Amino acid sequence: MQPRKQHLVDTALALFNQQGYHATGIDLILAQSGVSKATLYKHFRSKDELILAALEQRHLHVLNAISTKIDRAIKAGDSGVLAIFDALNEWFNSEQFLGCNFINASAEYGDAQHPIHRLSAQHKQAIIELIRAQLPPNDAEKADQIGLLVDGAIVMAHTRGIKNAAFIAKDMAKIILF
Amino acid sequence: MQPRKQHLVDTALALFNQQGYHATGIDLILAQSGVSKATLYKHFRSKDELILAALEQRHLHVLNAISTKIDRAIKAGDSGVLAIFDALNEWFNSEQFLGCNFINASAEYGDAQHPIHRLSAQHKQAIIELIRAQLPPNDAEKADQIGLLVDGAIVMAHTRGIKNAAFIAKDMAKIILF
DNA sequence: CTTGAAGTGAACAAATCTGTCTACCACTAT
DNA sequence: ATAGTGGTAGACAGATTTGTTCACTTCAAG
Repeated sequence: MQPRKQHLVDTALALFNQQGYHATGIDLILAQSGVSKATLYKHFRSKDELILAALEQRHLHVLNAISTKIDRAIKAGDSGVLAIFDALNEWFNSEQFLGCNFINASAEYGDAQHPIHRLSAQHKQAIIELIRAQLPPNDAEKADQIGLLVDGAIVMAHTRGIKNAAFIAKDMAKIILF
Repeated sequence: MQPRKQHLVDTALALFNQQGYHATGIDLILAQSGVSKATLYKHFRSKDELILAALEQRHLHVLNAISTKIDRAIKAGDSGVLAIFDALNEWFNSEQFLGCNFINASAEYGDAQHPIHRLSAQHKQAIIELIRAQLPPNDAEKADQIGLLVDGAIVMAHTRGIKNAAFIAKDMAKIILF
């Protein structure tokens, strides 16, 4: 990806997370990134495509980060699934925590057929698969349970600002898993 | 509340839920409700105030509905807390399920200081209190756990369209409670 | 009968939104 | 050298946004 295009996506992603998708105008993204409008529309056909590109990038980044955490935990002899909640905890207590891009996106694009909503659903599904891969085959149905705990923790942390939401979820995960 | 004002709030609430808050223009609310713009601004100082009024109404309605379900369950000798998940299940499988107004609102108004975000937080907190009132005093801290399961189920049902999300949450609630 | 409250309809302002287009610049590989 | 690529600056269009204002109507209560 060309550096200007990359910078555009990075800036857009940050602004979408801070202010929401509809509330973030294209002019603000351009001003903040220092990219010209013509360049934007050379790389993307519309604002929606920019949103999709930003979310796809975020999707890959999150999946990568979680995979790394899981691998590290397993090498240390710990539970890969529980490591996810430690990662959540770090996220919730970082300065940049403003909720999950995908939950927020499917809130704004409520129509299940909308490409942005569908991408959000795919992201959540991909995380479920990551969890499932950590479970013994006869516990596969627990993946949805763990995924539900993850999303519940995210909402709790975001809407009410409960910083230790990840540990509340983790406690329940332990009961479910063992 | 005057009937026209009431009708305005009802229409607005439905549209906000369907299309989101920023995406729903005031002109659409007016056209769909048949109310004139001057009337809107006689009753509300701004669109944000209309949003707040709609959410406050929804807040009271939801609390009332949950309380009723809990009372009915208790009279039948069942768990009041578990009855919440049955109510969720009905909601998820109704035609009008488009996610939780308050989760969606705090997604669009991400700033924790924004009145709309704060109202959403208050709503979620009020539900936690309702749950807490159903728990024995030494289990009070389980209210946040149950609340997390509720929100997790809502997200699961909305973003991925998992219709039985309420029962997945209910299964975990049973383990937590007993 | 008249006053006041509630509502209508429409025009209007002012800002903001996405998207298009033109003319131009800088660099790099052939 | 020259063609192609990627980028800039900025004007512009056209639609849409929230919010204001004015003249008029309807109707019930004192």
